[in-house]
Amino acid sequence: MANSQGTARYRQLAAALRADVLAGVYGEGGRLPSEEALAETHGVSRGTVRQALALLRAEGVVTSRRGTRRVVLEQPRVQSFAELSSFTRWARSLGEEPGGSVVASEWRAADAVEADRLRLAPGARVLWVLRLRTLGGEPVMVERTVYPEAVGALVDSLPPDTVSVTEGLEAHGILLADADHTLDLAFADPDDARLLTCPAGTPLLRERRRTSDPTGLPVEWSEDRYRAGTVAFTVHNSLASTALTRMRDTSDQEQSR
Amino acid sequence: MANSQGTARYRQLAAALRADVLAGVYGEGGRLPSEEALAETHGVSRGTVRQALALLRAEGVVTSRRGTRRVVLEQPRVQSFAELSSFTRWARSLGEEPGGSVVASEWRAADAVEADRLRLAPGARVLWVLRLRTLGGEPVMVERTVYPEAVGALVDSLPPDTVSVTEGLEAHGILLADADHTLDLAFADPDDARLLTCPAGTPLLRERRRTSDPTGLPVEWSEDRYRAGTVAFTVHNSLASTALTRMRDTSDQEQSR
DNA sequence: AAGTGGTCTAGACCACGAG
DNA sequence: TCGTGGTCTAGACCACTTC
Repeated sequence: MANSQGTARYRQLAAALRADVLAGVYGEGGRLPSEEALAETHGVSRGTVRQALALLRAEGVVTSRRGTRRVVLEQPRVQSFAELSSFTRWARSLGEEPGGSVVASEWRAADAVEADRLRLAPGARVLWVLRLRTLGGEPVMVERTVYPEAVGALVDSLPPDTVSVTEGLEAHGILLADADHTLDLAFADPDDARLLTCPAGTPLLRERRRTSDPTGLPVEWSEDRYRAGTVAFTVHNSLASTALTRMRDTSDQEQSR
Repeated sequence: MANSQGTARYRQLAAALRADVLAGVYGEGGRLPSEEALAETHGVSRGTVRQALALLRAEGVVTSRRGTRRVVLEQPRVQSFAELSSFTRWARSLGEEPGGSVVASEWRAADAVEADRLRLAPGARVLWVLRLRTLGGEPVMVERTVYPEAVGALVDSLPPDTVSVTEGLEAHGILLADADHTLDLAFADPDDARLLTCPAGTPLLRERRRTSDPTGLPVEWSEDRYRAGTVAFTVHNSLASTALTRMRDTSDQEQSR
């Protein structure tokens, strides 16, 4: 039987189990009931239980090994994809007050890197936006985002004081489904320095991100630069599911922008 | 029917499909055959096909949407967990020549942070090791690793010129299954500066990592500092599987070591 | 309306861990 | 040896996309 509306059974179950784990019902290092038992308790088949547990496994909430009950891992800080893709939602989930303002915005031709990342022809019309992001009033990040023409038109039509662009896009039916992030170091250029109120040349944590919609079509390509000490990125990976990659840096250093 | 020995059918299938995709059989943006068709072609059930496709989905190789065939995403650079957990294997997979040497090593009492990360009592005996890692002879990373007593004993018994500690541990039956990584910025202390031949205070990309065995028992806690421009970390995440987390930096800055 | 992926079930056998 | 998770099957219905 499938679900009638929004949330699948296995997601509900995963949420329930996650809550139990976080509430310490099994204790750190404790053992979950067997799949069989969970199936019985929750009135679903073992297959559905396994789907739920696979989620928790990927999140690093529990282990899994043949022959042994699943063990509770360290309390994880799990964030939803939505919170990851949106600075605003992330900040809110932390209880911080997000702020943001558009510093500059212009239509222009995509350079080689941008065209490649957005899967457009070189020279295609794109909207480039420079934003300053704040947390509790403090400037923490400079964001340079490029949108393909269709998306850019929507972004351009949003009120200039829109805090969450993501939510603005969603309201127009543009959903985000996939993101690739690359993390490394960069140094503050004059714009960064001015906006973040730090000397030029200050080292910053750089996140370059390409986000796509459910079709696989790129929706944005962004380079975000965080002041040191304001954020850290964490990744969980396991034999079962690998999402992190470490790569040799062949960076098209600064000159590309 | 289960498999008789090592590799599950769905993993073989995933590997085959991944190879096809990378070989450009479907073309970027192309569409995969339907699950039904794949099941038929490969002589397995739809369930098995779906397991294989779930792997590729998590890797960011293909999309998936109800109602439409799966679409090939950008060529991904997928790394195995083994390559992520071992500097040596990572380097080899890139065709680079990894090097490494133990600079210092000592048994000592775990400080608060170390005990917490390794899930030990404060003051427990741990082995602390300082290593310099090189790539093609160039120093690229300084690694400070702490091992719980049992693991440390093994590490201590390895020949001092052992290039891959991970492989040494595996030879003794210690397997790695899970890792949590935290990425942010740090600044070179005098040791870093000397080893990496850069001025003290140079910004470095810092990776703090806790690796666990299949039981969930922490095996190592490490702080690695990379010279800027030598590596970048990439993460893929999606609505389906989220592994990346962005968190507020509450760093126990430098003084903890 | 037809095709496709998403969800769910019920049952089977296997491989591994622990007693 | 027994309990547990890992793998696989066969079939069902649903929700969404596309025509």
